Formats: sequence, structure tokens, C-alpha cells
Amino acid sequence: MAQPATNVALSHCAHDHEACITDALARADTVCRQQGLRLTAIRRRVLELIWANHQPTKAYDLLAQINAKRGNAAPPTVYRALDFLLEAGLIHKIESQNAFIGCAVDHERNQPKFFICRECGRAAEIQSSQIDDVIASEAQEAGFVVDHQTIEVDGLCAACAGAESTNS
Amino acid sequence: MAQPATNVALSHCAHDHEACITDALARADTVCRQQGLRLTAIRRRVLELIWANHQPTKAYDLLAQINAKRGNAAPPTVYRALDFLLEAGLIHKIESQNAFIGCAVDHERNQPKFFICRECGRAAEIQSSQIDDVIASEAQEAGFVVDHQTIEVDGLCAACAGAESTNS
DNA sequence: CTAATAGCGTTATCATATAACATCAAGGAG
DNA sequence: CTCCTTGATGTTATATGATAACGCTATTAG
Repeated sequence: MAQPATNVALSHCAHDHEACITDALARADTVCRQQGLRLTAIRRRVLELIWANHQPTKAYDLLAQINAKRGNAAPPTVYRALDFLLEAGLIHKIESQNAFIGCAVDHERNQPKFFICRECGRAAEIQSSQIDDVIASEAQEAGFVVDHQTIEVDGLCAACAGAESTNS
Repeated sequence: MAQPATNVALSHCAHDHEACITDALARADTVCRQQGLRLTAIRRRVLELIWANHQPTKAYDLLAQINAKRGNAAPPTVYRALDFLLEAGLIHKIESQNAFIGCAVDHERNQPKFFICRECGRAAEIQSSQIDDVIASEAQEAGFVVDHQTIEVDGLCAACAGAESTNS
């Protein structure tokens, strides 16, 4: 299963998945150029695979996908690329799944947060700053200095919830 | 390091740590009795260790602590106890650390959420329902059916932030 | 008492992640 | 251009986190 998730993605909404990948890579190129970061071949390839999968993807799955065509990269190759991409803000880690997903969001003001569907497996990054605001005020009240947030909401996405109620 | 965290805890606030452990165990006894769950010796011991550590504690650290005195339990022993305690709502998993912490909170209305200090390592469970409310409204708007939340805010607790600004 | 079942011990293995060191490639100083 | 520094990658080994599978034991319902 080299590129298993394309179908999953398309089963949901028929967006132009190719464009969504190339857009993400183009954005990554821009970001890296602006910040003097080197988006090397491996890093670019890992980012591409993450976007192609269109779901939170595990490090060892990425490794397998990289090695599917040719070669036999070792875990550090992937983890180093992931570290770089995380650092650059081009991907996020889904802590509750030990998996990684592409980021298409500007985090000047918002911290990452996700709705994760247990049915289709997809993780939607939500942008609202309301949650951040509430957390900020709660933190302030407690004298806690916020550094980083992990917000992952599991459940059923609208599409899957609809499908389920149709079945029953 | 059999019981390393007691000092850490006391370095912060001189609460009656013994009482806090025995209270937690008493509560656990009650909860289990009420729900027909069996808080066996091992499960009780694991819960006790988690409270004694007073910080998010890793499964293999618990294993080492169990084996410190006598015996040589294997990983499944600890993981089964942890699964039971999670299921019973007596502990939570801190996903960003693969660690476990005791729960002293009623989750009828609130989902678990934590402020985690990067300096002293302690995780404070916060009870406010504001965050839940905001997430609920965001979810509703998106048609997302919430099942479970992972909310972990990393940073500096009031005590450690104070200490740091004093030093500089 | 006895049968059913939940809990536990034990072994092996899978899954996730990193340490450490060798090698290579890109770009600046001379 | 060549040397040299530095950041990136290759490679091997290993640490850390979690579970599968199977058999024995202990609890408890009947």
C-alpha cells in the first residue's frame, strides 16, 4: 500500500487532491526560501507523502512509502525530515496517534488544533481563535505561561456522522 | 530511583503528600465498589505509585518501581493495570509524554485538560468547563460529534515562572 | 463444589524513536 | 580552484513504548 489514502480522501469530498499537494509544496518552498531553510529532496519527499496520504501518517508508514520504489532508508532519515518539517511549522504531530499531518494554516495568532474522525481517520485543522482565547485567559488566571498546546478532539466528522445515521 | 518525585513535589508546595495519596486510594476504592470494579492488589499498587510520583509517570518507570522491592513483573502487568485505571477514570494519559497521572476530578461535565510545566514536570488538571463549552460550540458549528478530547497545555507554572524571573 | 470467567504470569514480538559515528555535499575564505 | 567548515544524510545499533498469545490461578455465581 504505497499510496493508500488517496481513495479515502476522495471517498469524502472530490477536491482536487493533486492541486492540494502541489499547493502545499509550493507554499513550503516559499516559506523555506523566506526563512533561509533548506527544503532538501528527502524533506520535500516526506512532506509530499504526508500531503498525499491526506491523513495523519505514521513515521514508519512514510518510511515504507519512501522505500517502496527504491532504496532502503532507515528510521533516522524519516525522523530527521519530520523534525525539520515540525520545526519549520510545515507539519504537526498528532500526539494521540503518533502521526504527522500537513499544515496549511498560519499560526501567527492560533495554535494548532484538530478535529479527528474515528471513522474516516481524517484530521481537520481548525483555525478559530476562540479556543486559544479561553485557554489564554484560564492560563493567565492560574499564572501559567503558555508555551505550546496540544488540542485534539476525537469523534465523528459531519460526513461520517451523516453516513452512520443513514445506515441505522 | 524508586520514589524520586516526592522531593520534587515538596519542593513546590508543602502539602500533605501522604494524605493526598491515601485520599486518592480511598476514592478509588469507593468508585470501584460503587461500579462493581475490582481494584486488585496490582491495580491498587500502580495507582498508588502514580500518585506517589505526583507527576506524569511512564509505564516502564512504574514497572521499575514495582520491581524495585521484589519480583520482576513484565510490561503487560503494568499496561493491564493502566488500561483498567484509564477505563475506570482513575488516571489519565498525557499523550504528549506517553505518561500517566492520577485523576482527582469529576468528569461528569468536563473533559480532562492539563497545564504541564516544562520546568518542574508537574501536570495540573484544570476543571473549568469554559474550554469544553467553546469546543462544543465549534464542533457543533462544524457538524462534528465529539467523543473525547486531548488538551495539554505546555509551559511554565506560576511557581517556576516566578523562580525564573527572580533568577534573571 | 464446580464451572465459568476475570485477572495475572510469561514469552515473544511489534511499534516508535533516538544515539553515535561515518560519509557526503554545499558554499565561503583564501 | 582548493581547502575547510558546516549542515545533511547514511548506517548500525539500541533505547523506549506497547501488545499478542497462551496457559495458569483465583474469584465468584450458581
